[in-house]
Amino acid sequence: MLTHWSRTLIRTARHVPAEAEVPSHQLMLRAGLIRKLGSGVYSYLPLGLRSLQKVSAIIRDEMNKAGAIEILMPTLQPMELWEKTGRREAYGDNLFVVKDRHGRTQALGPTHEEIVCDLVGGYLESYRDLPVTLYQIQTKFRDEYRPRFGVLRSREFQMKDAYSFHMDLDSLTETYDRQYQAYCNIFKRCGLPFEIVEAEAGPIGGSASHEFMVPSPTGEDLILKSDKGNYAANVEKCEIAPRPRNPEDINADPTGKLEKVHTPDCPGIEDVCKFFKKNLGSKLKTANMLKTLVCQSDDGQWVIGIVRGNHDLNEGKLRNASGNTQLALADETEARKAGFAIGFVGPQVAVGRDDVQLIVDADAAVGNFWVTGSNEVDHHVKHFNWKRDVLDHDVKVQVADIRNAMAGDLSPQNDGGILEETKGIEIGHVFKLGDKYTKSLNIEALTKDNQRVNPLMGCYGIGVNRIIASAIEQESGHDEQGIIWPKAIAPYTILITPIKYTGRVAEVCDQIAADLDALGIDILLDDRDERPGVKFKDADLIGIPWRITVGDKGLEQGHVELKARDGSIDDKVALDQIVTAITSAIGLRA
RNA sequence: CGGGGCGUAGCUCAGCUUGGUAGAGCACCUGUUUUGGGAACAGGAAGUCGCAUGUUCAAAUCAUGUCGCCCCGACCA
Repeated sequence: MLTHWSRTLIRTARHVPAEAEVPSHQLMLRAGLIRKLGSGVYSYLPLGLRSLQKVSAIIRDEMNKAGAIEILMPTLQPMELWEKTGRREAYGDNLFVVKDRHGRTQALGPTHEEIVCDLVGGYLESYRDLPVTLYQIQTKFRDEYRPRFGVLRSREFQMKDAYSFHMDLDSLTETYDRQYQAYCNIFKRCGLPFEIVEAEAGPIGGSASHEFMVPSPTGEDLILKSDKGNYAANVEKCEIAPRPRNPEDINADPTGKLEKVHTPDCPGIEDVCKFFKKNLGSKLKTANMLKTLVCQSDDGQWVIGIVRGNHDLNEGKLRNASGNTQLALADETEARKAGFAIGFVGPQVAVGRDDVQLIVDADAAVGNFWVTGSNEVDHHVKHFNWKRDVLDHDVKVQVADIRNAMAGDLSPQNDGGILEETKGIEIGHVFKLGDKYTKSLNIEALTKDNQRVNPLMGCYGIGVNRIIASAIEQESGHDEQGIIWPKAIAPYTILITPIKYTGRVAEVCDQIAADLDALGIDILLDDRDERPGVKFKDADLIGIPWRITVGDKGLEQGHVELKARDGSIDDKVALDQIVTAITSAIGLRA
């Protein structure tokens, strides 16, 4: 396809709205790929849309090869389905909710497990109908708490989601593996470096799950990798090798008399340490504090997680350890009402109350010099001791792994590997869901021996716009001048830049464009009446992989110039050789 | 949801403290000269100063409210 620059909508900009913080967001705005309409809501302009379409085409190709069937499901979804699966609650405020004129509540779909179950359930009769894998590429909605980084975290976005149905686990595993492989193919074809990590299934629910991540400092996911190269996981999921621990440690003797310290306006771990240093001249380390976090399950049960001051609570781990299916940090006001001096809570708060469950991380359940909250505003205690201050008061303490893994921890492979931290952008996620949805929505199929069973499900998502943003975000995806597109997903493959689009130069440009067009190559021809410098700057900014420059000087000597945006080619090419040069650069058979 | 900041031309921002003619750069239009890495000159078009109410002879400017946008925020930095 041939597009004339002057006839399409490409508006480049030197300045960027101040709100764009990360390279991909800035460049997508500057190069005229997107335009913001509202918080986390973007229009796609021609260049951006063409990239999206190229990515979508790759996804479709690989999905079809993997045996998935394309459909299109509604965005507007009846709320009853979400209530049946319990996900209205689980998704919480992230679910976009709208009311129709009759006052009925509907959801704008952030994902389609409920809908695809309803769809498949309507037709599914027996094991002969399975397995089946359905997919769609469609706009999804999430009422993000904080939309950010342009298209990386937006409220409206394109997603490829696929769902598979199976009679047994072997079949599910087979499809899961096929999708997993298809994902590898897709991201590779899109020119993205990616890593695969073990993941927590999140509000989708289910068992096995992997995330596909593009390593990037902009990423909002923290990944831990073993330095032995045999384990990688999202911090939400990452386990830690059993920490050497003597169960007697929690019964260790006190380090001193329990002493109350006045710590005005110091609700934070760091605040307390600074206060100790400044006002008491003692070098209190965060590792010597106990962090006491008040959580509440959906049925109102108080669960208190305790980790060391330099560790972070992992809510998922705490939820599992507590035996709840839902658990979140407690609402501050409610917690205060229930007698928790938020900011100054310590484990002793459980003494004398039978409505709290105390769960302590292995690293915190030891004898040590501890400073922790005194359960009284503006006060902490030092020389806290588990035995004297908690256990001897008949309080039950459960010890578990409830903290986030961090760099330096031992790999759960237990082979001496040390975990390292990196950040990543999540571009794909595959799950084995099991029968969570088919059960709650009562989807059944008959087995060979005439038994009714709930089929097993898998689900497989890809963030289409995130692929584009992370392609630009990656190190080789941009430089000072602008975008450097991976070949396969660039809006155009070739940019033809005439120094001046008139006379013989224009004729040559048109001829080259026609020749390449005939080969099925997509071309952008910069026919604008602009100075050469402007065209070159814009060319670098929008990052088309190959640029053919045609000018009078070159033509006098019978050549044009071929330049690759990534710097790999910068040649003068004889006019009659340019088509061959291009096809060989692209890897096409001429 | 809490805290902070910002809404003035398509974009970046000044003007607001101390109320009195609406400003600059980039972009845009016309003309002339230019033309191989974001040209120069001359002229021009473009803003109900987010919206509402109030104070005032007079409001972009002060007050209140409201909407939008951005950043930060949970014993997390």
